Amino acid sequence: MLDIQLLRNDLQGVAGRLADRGITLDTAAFERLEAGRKAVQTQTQELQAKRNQLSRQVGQSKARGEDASALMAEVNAQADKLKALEQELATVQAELDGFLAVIPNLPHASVPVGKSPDDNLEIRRVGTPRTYDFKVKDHVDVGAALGQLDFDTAAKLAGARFVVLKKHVARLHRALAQFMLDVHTQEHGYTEVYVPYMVTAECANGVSSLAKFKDDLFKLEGRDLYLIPTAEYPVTNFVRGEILAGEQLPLKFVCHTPCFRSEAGSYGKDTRGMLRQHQFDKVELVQIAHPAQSYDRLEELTGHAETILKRLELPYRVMTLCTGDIGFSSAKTYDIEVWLPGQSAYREISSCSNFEAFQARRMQARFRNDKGKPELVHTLNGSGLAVGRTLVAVLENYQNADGSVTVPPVLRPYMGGTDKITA
RNA sequence: GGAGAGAUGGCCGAGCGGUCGAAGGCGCGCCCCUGCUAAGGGCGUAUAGGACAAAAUCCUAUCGAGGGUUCGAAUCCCUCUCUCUCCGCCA
Repeated sequence: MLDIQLLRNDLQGVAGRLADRGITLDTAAFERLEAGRKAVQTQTQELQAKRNQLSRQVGQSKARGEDASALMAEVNAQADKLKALEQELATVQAELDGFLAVIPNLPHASVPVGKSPDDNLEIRRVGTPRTYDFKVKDHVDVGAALGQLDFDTAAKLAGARFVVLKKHVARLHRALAQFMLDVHTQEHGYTEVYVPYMVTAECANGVSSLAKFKDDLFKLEGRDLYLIPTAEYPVTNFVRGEILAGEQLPLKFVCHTPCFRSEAGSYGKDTRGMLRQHQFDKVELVQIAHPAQSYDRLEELTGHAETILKRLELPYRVMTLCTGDIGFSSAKTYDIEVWLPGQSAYREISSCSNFEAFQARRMQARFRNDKGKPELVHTLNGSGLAVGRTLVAVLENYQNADGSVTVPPVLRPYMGGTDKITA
């Protein structure tokens, strides 16, 4: 959520920065709501003050044993008006909240202005895609040949966009998650956490906008709980409503969870294989940072995610998302894209974002600054990495002509020493 | 599932219809005293919002959440959430 003060003080400026995102801010609507709010609030508070004052007099009067009925009648005379005003104020506030709730974050000054993913900026490319002296398969065919990647059984169980992994491929999937967790906890200083896979609407609103993205989530029937689309939902909410000591920052958490996404609106997109599933595993990095340091933390966190790809020796590139492509809550996002020979393309495997105070304001997540005053923290997160897509990348990049898949050296300790997956 | 207890400020903890944004303590900050790593004293110390160009100031709201009763609610009533204790059940 944006700071309403910012809109009050510099509405045109905010509108301008949102325009870079392709969002048209209805400034007239805001001004109308604000004018209404101001008028109603002032009037309401005046009446409340009068009521409080008279009520105090009633108390004093009664304490002296006097008759207070005249005073009480005076309060009663305005009671209906006050009640109506209070309701009106609540309505206006709710409208303002609703207005604010669907406005995305403002992009950071360093974010390139653009309309679509085509305008994203490649900032570095690491590793060189292998050349193959045979016809490369995509992960679906690699897995099918091994008999260890089974979409048919998954469809029988739960329909489209699910997968069943078997044998070595299942273990490889587990190995990847273990490897990522170990690197981030042992080398990057993250605290491993295990969390609920369902969260309340309140948590969902803390990190995103339920009003806007409700359809992307799976909701539990008859309960106010949502399956998490990423560990960001539960983990970032650790600090909801908290006032942290300044010295505690930054908090760094790593969390391995399944992620559940309805993928509404992505019909026909990535229908083949396990690139876009209703359920996938992800190792998520979350940082709660001091505002002055959050952009350094973003570089650091992105580097942490990249480390995994470097160790796995998978070629990748890092993109700065343009203003038209960054997520709702984000002020700046780096996407890490891994090379998939089966598609001859780089595909997203991690998304690292600084949300500045946008989520913190929704969550009321604060710390005590140098002056001892509560100040909103900055929140960041990034995939480190999406386990399912990393599995895809390994299967495709490490495939051999005979249909086997070489196990990346760093994963062999997690695979009982196996260096090659065969049928 | 059954029975009971509770949720108050950074923390502990009083208050159970009026002068309570809330005693007291701890912690923290500033100052004073003290010839010494102890102790004592004074003052201050919630958050959000609004009025004002701004400061000072004033006002409003907030004692788990949401409703209600009342001239007036931290205090009474209802609903919900969470925590704890005991019994039952259970991976």
